[in-house]
Amino acid sequence: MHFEKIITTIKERREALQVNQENLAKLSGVGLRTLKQFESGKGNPTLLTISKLADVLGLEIELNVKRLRSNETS
Amino acid sequence: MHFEKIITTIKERREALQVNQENLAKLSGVGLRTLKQFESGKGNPTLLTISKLADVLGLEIELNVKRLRSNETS
DNA sequence: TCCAAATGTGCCATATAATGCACATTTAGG
DNA sequence: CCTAAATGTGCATTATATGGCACATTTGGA
Repeated sequence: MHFEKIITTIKERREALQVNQENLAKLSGVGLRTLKQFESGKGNPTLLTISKLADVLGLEIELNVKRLRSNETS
Repeated sequence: MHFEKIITTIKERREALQVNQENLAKLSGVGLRTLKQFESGKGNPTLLTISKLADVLGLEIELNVKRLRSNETS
């Protein structure tokens, strides 16, 4: 799976807020095991899981039309 | 579940491209049943499912820091 | 109004996400 | 370098997402 960007965003945001996985798990209602799995790049989280994490971290999920970008690796 | 915005975005994008569910399913590799379930607001899709749909529809998934918005229902 | 195309739903099987627990490994400070 | 805190992983169970099929319902044109 290649969700690096999403994973990184969540991980960095969590660290920026100085919350460890254990607390983020509690605050978001997501299982600790699930969060660990997700942040370590394993697994394929559901939208609900991501949504719970995003809520607590003050992030919002967006789906936007991809614009043309002349220079970017695809 | 309250993923209305995401659902609507995908549905509208699909319609804008004049693709029916059956073809989007084939093009994206997502099961037709899964797509139907998703677009009709049932279920809790995985990131992979959304990702496959987004790819074909020319949409990108983003996770951004929520900004303060003085007037919006939370 | 009528019908074909498109979309939604019930049923079911299979795959896998979510989760807890214990333990391994890594990381950050001292 | 050492160690406690944080993070990652193996294992097992339960819940649920995926997906195929048939059929019901809705929708958009002619």
